[in-house]
Amino acid sequence: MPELPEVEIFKKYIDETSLNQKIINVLINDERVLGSDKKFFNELVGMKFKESTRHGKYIFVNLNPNFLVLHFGMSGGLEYFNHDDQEPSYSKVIFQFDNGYSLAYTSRRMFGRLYITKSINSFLKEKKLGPDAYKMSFADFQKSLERRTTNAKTALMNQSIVAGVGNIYSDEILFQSKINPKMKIDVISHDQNLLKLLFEKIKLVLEYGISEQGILENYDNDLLIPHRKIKEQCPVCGTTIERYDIIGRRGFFCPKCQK
DNA sequence: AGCGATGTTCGCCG
DNA sequence: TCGGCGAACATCGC
Repeated sequence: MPELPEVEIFKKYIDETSLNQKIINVLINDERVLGSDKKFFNELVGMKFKESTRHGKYIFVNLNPNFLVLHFGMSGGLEYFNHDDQEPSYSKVIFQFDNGYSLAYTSRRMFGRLYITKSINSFLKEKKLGPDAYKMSFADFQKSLERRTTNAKTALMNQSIVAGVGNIYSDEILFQSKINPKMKIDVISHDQNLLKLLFEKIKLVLEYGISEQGILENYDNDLLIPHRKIKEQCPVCGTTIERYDIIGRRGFFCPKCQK
């Protein structure tokens, strides 16, 4: 499921449901989602989720001294449920708390992973993650684009450049910025005004996504997102939305608005 | 029945 | 060494 807005909602979900309760058991239904040694997960018994932070599409849960890292791939999610209720489908790992509730990490397609790490910074370095797209400063963004020459769409989706933006939101950001997805990022980064515009649209689009709980179906009709399919019309100018393929993904744009 | 999907990683090339 | 790019990975719903 998740790009940055959805992951931010997951973070809030953890904060609202799972903090400060003693873990009495860690059920591992499928070891394939473990990105760190299984023993580290078993060691979590007796500990508590202290707080959480999000960087890009990753959530770090402080367990003092270590951190549980959650990543959701394309089909991961979280579900807090009562022990008496049925286990959510596709539950891969379940954290059972002493209050009678559990937090399930679910994943349908096995692209997500859970890790244990000693330090957030070393984890970010290891995964080569760039600055968080929602929290970064303009200077961070500018620095991140140094020496980059790929097209705008690929740059936005590259987690080493900016962490958190994926296929859907990159389409929307480029649409709002009126930038053609194939435009070279170095051309953009050498144009201060255009770069500033792109930066602002990244923030606005992500902020909107978070405010709408990342529920794409609810998104305003004057955005591109509801029209990301063939035979749709641009909500701004009425031109037929075009589809294109780039690094193995499918993007949409308005050929008139995004020259 | 086959295609496509909100993601990351790896290996090759220049 | 670094950046760009394409393929691979796994599974299921439409």
